[in-house]
Amino acid sequence: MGVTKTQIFTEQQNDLAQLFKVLGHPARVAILQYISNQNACICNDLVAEIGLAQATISQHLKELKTIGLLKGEVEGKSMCYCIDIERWTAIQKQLNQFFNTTKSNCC
Amino acid sequence: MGVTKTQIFTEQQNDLAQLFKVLGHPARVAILQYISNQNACICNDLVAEIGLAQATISQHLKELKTIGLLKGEVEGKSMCYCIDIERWTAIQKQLNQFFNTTKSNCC
DNA sequence: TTTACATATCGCAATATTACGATATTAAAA
DNA sequence: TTTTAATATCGTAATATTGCGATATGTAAA
Repeated sequence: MGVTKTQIFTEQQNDLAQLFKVLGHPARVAILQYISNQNACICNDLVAEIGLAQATISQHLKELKTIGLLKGEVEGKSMCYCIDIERWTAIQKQLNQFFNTTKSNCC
Repeated sequence: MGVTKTQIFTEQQNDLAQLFKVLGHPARVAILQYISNQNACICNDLVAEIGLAQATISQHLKELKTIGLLKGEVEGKSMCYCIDIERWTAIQKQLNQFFNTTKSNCC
């Protein structure tokens, strides 16, 4: 036990849940907001801004990369993590489709 | 360690992450879709439809209730779980606001 | 009231996640 | 080339989540 039974759900359900899951941590929400609002994306700045260790931030960045939300580019000694706008919009669309097709009810 | 450091994030960030987190499991996505598409909401039907034990479904339903997405009504011997449409729409709005205010970028 | 059924809760085992120090890796600067 | 700085990865500890059997609770029927 303790394992999510992925195989009993549809690919669409698993995909959707995966997107929600990655967004389901305040540090990752904060990272996205910081990158967006400050128009800055240097990993080190995130470490300074958010009160988590460098290793932890790096781990969260990696998760955001797995769903394609962030792409990292080498910027001299640093890394610049930027939001992939196309992917961002696509995910928003996917989530909205879920919300729109799942709102009828029984009572 | 292993504890999310809630206190270093804003209430808005924690709230948002909490919503995403609850939606971040395929069983809960499936439950919402089933309730919506079948226009049925009897707990026992969900157990039969989704391949998880009754105790497990009950637990997932509880989590969906914590964010107010579902409300349960007694229906004879059974329980009818329905989507709270107002809350549903409010959550969709909240997520969209996050997406819309977090899409500018640096590079 | 007894019985039967539906759902919730408890307790536990397996696994996943979060966080961080230590250390590797990489790239610019000295 | 050595040093310095930034980031990634590894290993590990603490905690959270998932899932389920067993059992409690509640409700309707017999």
